[in-house]
Amino acid sequence: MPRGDSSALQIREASLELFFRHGVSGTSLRMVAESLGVTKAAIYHHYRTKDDIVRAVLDPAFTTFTTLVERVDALPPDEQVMALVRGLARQAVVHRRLYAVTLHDVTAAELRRGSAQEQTFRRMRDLLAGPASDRGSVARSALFLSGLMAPAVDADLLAMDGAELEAAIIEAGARLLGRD
Amino acid sequence: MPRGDSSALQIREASLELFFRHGVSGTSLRMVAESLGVTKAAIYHHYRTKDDIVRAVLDPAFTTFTTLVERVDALPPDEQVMALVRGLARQAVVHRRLYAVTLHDVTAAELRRGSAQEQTFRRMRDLLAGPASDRGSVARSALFLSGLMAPAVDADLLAMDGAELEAAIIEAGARLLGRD
DNA sequence: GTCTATATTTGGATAGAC
DNA sequence: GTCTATCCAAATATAGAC
Repeated sequence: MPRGDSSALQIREASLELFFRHGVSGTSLRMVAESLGVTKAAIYHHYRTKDDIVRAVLDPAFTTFTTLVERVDALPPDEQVMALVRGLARQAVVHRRLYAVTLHDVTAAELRRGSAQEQTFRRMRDLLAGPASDRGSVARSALFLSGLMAPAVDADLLAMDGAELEAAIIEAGARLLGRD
Repeated sequence: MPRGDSSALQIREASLELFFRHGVSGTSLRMVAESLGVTKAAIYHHYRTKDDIVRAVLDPAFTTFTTLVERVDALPPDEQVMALVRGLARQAVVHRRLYAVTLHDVTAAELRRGSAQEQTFRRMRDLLAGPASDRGSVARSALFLSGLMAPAVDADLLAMDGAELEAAIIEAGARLLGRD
């Protein structure tokens, strides 16, 4: 990473990579600065606090989820489950690391707690569980949502072709959540 | 937690609770000490470093996984997938927090990297994928493994009756990984 | 086995020069 | 927009008394 080029975008990209590898609270601003070849003070010129960076990194993911849920909510009930599965599969594959940190990191979860985003995650699980929502389908929906971090966690999936992986996740969703 | 009773076991229990809620690197020894009503120095009497505590907390989980894999490896091939699913479902339900931290926390993953435990996790995934091991079944296996942290992540699953949740996870495994 | 006190390092954050 | 230098708080860890 060439010095003199640490724009806000580069800071977010470097941060996401480190958040993914070491966790949000395991990542210091010194680590971010060093990975960009600048000093901490340079970072602080672009963001006021570490928390601002965390929010800026995670925000696009939250927006994506909210948009997805709104779009799926507008569909006929019998299309909702698989539309959401397809949308989530796409996100989990295209933005593997962002998705993993958003879903998975404890600090991200704390940030989410009590916010509108928490409602969005809850709504996703309920949409996946369908109108019946017996405890079995709620459990399978939650398992599917947690399972979506697999593309970021498993080394072989991380290396797998995007389209193929996306198709595999969609099939997994159909098996787990499809009509009995 | 009464003071004067912070044995090594109590330190591990308090640490696990905090690791689960705040992540390993989000948990300080001060937090552990305060939750036990003692000082940091008392903790250091029982463990030499924070890393020692982390290892001591996670070790039982690793042992359980290793034992489970050895047991499943000795079974006839056509029984292996569902035996492993049942074993994992049991662990995921009974030791929700320990399981979640072990599988899920980035610091735990770093600790695992390059160790024998990494091989055990790999072996679990391969056993679940079965002998064919096309990329689709590898993806579904990885998704199931990641999905097993759902009981620790989802509030409703966290509250669900153990036996019922275990049965739901086993059914999810059968749907995802069962013979086509 | 736990305490008080302290050493040392790291992390978040700011001031002011260039 | 980046630097050096610095502040302050918190974290890991140790020493020595009780």
